Amino acid sequence: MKSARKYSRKREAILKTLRSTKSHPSAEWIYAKLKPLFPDLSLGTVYRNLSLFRNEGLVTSVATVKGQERFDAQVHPHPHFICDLCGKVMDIDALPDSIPALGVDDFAGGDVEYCEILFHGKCKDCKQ
Amino acid sequence: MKSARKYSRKREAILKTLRSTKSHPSAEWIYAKLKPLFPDLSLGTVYRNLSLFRNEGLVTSVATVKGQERFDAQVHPHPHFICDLCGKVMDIDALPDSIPALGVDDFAGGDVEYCEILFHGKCKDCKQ
DNA sequence: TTCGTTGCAAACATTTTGCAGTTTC
DNA sequence: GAAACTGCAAAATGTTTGCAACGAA
Repeated sequence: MKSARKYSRKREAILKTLRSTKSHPSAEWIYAKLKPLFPDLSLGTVYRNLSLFRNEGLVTSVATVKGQERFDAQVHPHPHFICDLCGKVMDIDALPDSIPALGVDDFAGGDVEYCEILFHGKCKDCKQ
Repeated sequence: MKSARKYSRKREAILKTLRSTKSHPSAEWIYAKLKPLFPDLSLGTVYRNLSLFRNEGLVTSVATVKGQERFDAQVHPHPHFICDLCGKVMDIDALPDSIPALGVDDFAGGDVEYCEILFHGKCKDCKQ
């Protein structure tokens, strides 16, 4: 019994916004970005659609930074750098993504589905 | 102006509890574990002390799983396995921890302080 | 006696949800 | 017209904080 998906202008805009940024934004950020274009947009709709995208695999959650979940439309696993001071999240492309396959595809009898690699530190700006 | 630390039986118990488990517990879990021993323990105290330990480097946060922060008294960075179904967090000891040093010690002009490696999947029990 | 620590409850912040009205098909 | 989608506000959840009482030095 899957429910039929219907088109929605706002849903499309939410996905498009997420796809057009490299900032790995929070729901709030997407909301703020779209609010001027859709004055009647509500934060609940952003959450609802993000969670919908996640279930469909269109979006992943990179990490929870300072209490906020951060999303990425780039679902192919790849490492990130997180600045623990300002909360910035950046892609690291340089690293071979063979690391996830690093010999671990099952662990203690469980299945490994993907591997998250998060480098933590201070970004350039926060170093002063 | 650092404040003089005073001994506290509850604080000691919180750290001891965290050190004596491999479950990478949440604040709530520690609270539940200690409540029978300290009937007047309050959840706020657990949070206050955990945050204190974190600032002192006695404790790290492994990840946020299902909205709850998960702590570890083993502060030496090491990879973890997270079951996305039941939320179990397990140590992976088998992996060489030279991986964190994997050529990334600065990134885009920022300093990398440590690297978090999280394998996600379904644990043995959740596979059915 | 001083000042760090705690319980308690209120405050907070983020995310989820129920419902009535709206939009898509 | 039926069913999905949304705004709104309330609720739920996890965490933090203010304050008066308590406990360690």
